[in-house]
Amino acid sequence: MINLDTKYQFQEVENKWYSYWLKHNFFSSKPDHREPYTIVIPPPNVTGVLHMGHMLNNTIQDILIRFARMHGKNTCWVPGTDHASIATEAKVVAKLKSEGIEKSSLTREEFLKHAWEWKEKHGGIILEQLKKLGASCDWARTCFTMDPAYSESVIHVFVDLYNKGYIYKGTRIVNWDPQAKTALSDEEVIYRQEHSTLYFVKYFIDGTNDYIPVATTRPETILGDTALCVHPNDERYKKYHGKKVIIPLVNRVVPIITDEYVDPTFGTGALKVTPAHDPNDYELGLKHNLESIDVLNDDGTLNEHAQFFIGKDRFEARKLVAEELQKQGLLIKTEAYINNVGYSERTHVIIEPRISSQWFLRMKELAQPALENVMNDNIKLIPPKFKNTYKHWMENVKDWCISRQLWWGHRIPVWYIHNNPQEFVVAHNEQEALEKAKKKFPNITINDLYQDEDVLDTWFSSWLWPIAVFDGIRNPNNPDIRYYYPTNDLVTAPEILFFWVARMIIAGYEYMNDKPFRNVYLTGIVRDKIGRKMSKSLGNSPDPIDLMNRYGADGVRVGMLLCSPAGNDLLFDESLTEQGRNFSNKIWNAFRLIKLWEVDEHIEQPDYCKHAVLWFEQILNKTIINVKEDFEKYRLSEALMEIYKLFWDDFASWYLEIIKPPYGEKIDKTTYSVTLNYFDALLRLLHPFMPFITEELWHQLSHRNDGETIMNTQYPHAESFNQTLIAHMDEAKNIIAEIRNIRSEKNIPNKDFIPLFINSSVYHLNSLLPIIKKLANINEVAFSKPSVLSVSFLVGVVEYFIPLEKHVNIEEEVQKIEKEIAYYEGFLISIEKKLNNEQFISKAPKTVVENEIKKKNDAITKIQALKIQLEQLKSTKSI
RNA sequence: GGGAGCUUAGCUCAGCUGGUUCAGAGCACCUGCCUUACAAGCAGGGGGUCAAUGGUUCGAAUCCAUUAGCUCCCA
Repeated sequence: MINLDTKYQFQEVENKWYSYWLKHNFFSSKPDHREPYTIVIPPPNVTGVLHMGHMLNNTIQDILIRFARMHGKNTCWVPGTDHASIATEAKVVAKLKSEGIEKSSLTREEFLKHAWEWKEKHGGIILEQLKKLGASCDWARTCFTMDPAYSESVIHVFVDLYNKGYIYKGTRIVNWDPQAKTALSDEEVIYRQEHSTLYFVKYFIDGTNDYIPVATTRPETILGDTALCVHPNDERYKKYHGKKVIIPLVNRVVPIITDEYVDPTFGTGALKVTPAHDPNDYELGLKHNLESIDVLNDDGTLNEHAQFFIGKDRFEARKLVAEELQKQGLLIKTEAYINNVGYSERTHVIIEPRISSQWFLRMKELAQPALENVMNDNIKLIPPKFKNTYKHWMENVKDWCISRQLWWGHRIPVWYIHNNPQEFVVAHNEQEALEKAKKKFPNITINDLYQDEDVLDTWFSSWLWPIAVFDGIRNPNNPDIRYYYPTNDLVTAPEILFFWVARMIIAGYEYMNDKPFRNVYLTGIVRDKIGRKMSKSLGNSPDPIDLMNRYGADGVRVGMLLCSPAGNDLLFDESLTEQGRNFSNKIWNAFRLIKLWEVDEHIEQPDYCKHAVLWFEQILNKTIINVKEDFEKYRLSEALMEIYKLFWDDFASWYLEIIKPPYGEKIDKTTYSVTLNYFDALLRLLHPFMPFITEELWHQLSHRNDGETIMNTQYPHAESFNQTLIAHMDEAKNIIAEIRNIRSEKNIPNKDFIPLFINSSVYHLNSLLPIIKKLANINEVAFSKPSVLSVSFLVGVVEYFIPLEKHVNIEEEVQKIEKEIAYYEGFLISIEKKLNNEQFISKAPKTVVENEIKKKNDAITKIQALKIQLEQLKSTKSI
């Protein structure tokens, strides 16, 4: 028996249908004759848990997939996870530490064993959570970036790009994370404005008592200074050109160099040069052949090159150096200063620019097709405003540092020979490495080879995602990759446009000679009610699972979407999911109403039903057409809002109220069956947004066989609609609202019948009168003016009267009408002004002018009618 | 410092090619209703100098310029 509780109980419903969908393999996809529609999921971190960003992102993907499925496409949504080397390794290190185990006490193999155990235990929780959301992924295709096949693809790409000459080993200044002890890419550094101190320090000219003042925010790096630099045209320092200065504390004698790079207006106009600890100084060092002295260890403490404060942390050393400068009288003054400080995205410690030996990928040439094909819209970014940013980035692309000093990840396939960093081979595996090495050193054995310790940047594997999930790197001609590639839509956050999206495009053109996807839908960032980014540390992020438990997955999906225009951030508030839940409840109760009606086959269809049915068909078709357009433009929130209003306002508040049989009576068969069809269409329209409740009610609506599902039905389609019918119904709605308003003002109970007078000889809304009569509770309609005192109103150019002798307050009515006359007269004046303007008549298009004339005539008609009414009221009064 | 974008009702946002879809939607708010689907509801209602100024035009929320405020990206 059907559960007809007045509240929709989503809990059992949602679990029941997800199992049903899985049992019948509705999500699985194999290449066939149909057109494919493919999305690859942006793989979340393997150890991650679901947050609101994922909720938004995956709701959108599921909507797109379900919409495509209902359009007969062979839909394939590939799920998976990313190994996320830094994030995961940091978590494993922290977990081991809590057990008293230091990473440094473990061998690489031991550590990786722990890491894999962690992955097996915590990995993929997030995918399970996505099921609760209703995500219709093809789970059999679940992919992990460190699966054996995937890893092979990554290594293959490294070897291939090396052989093509794109990968090289270089010594560069890189962003060093002293906690994770690894290099980071520029994109993994977050800059924040901070208050800091600018120290003014004396640098004495060698052999004199003269000094040049130098301003620095990092006095501890003084210990690694190897030059002083001034602008060549700076008059203050011209006399020192060619001389040498003595570095404070360490007393090293270094040259004074000149370079236009120096900004004479900043600080004192003199720049201390520390090539080992500042990217700009590094460039200067290369240019001027300066020595480079690295004074830091990899954990951010000072090393023996610093000479002082060896072993002290960099920030402590800063204080100590400043104190020592003060003591020696070398510190002139300090000033407060605001500068940008780089932080590690993962460990949140301050980044240290550091010289190190890393692997790089040359980007300029590879990026070319990726730039072109976005600029010419071969790949569309949605919204297109991101094209500018994309262009700027791709035109200034720098070589990509792809090595990371970590263990969790794809180990770099480089084998050094006899521990010589200059002598190495690049190979797919150890065996091949040995063969290659033997060509150089015939007597070599496996023990003479030593594999590079580093792993590859995580993005160096995820940039292959749309290809590698279909095994297209290793088997470029396999049926899957040929069928599913290029994929259709990618849904992701704008913050990883360069990290990930741009690089996938690059890899796509390099390895498939084609784009990886046609459209990139960039979602906004989910923020809280007052605009702060949701984060664990702020504690302002609701737990999605908890939300779904309280409001239902459908409710949360609706809530997320109601406020998420593409590319704009959305300010999430729990009240939105409440709105989503309330909508579920509305749908449920509308269903209950219909289901509780009893049909009498002998009743003829009443007139009000006939016209309601006709009208609803128009508004339904109109919405279907609008929704289609919205989807084409990826305006999913608007599509949902269209359907929401169609269901709540047009269907529930108007249509059902019109056709609802009077108390105790039954409904005619024709209206009932049409209504069931309408409800069915509404469910199908809603299904991509609210998969669970629509599946449930679709099954309750009529008998379905096992294996049937709403997700495999056709999405409603419409070609046209009758706008006049809709406009007429809008007019009828206004009339009904006016009458209801009069009832409430005059305290006339809804159940009391009243008559309606219409001052019109050829009335255009005759067919809608049965509806007006029913909803406004009118007992008779007369086409004339009433002879007794009445309240009147205008809809369009037609006057309506409700005779209400004792209820009418003449004074009030006179005032109301005078106000209306004044309004229309003002309106008339402005139109006449326009029409008397010759420029307007001659320059504006004909249709616009005609329209103005019509407006003018309508206004005159209305004013005349109102004036007559006014006269009559006044004469009544004088009697 | 360089670049991009935004500013419309209390909040979140639509508003496409300048003109009847032009000042809109949802939520929130106010008033009255526990009316026989739904109070997670029903009926009705109020609310905006379209950031400011100037320009183009017969006509500007819409196009141009300047200013202010906010956001993001890059250095």
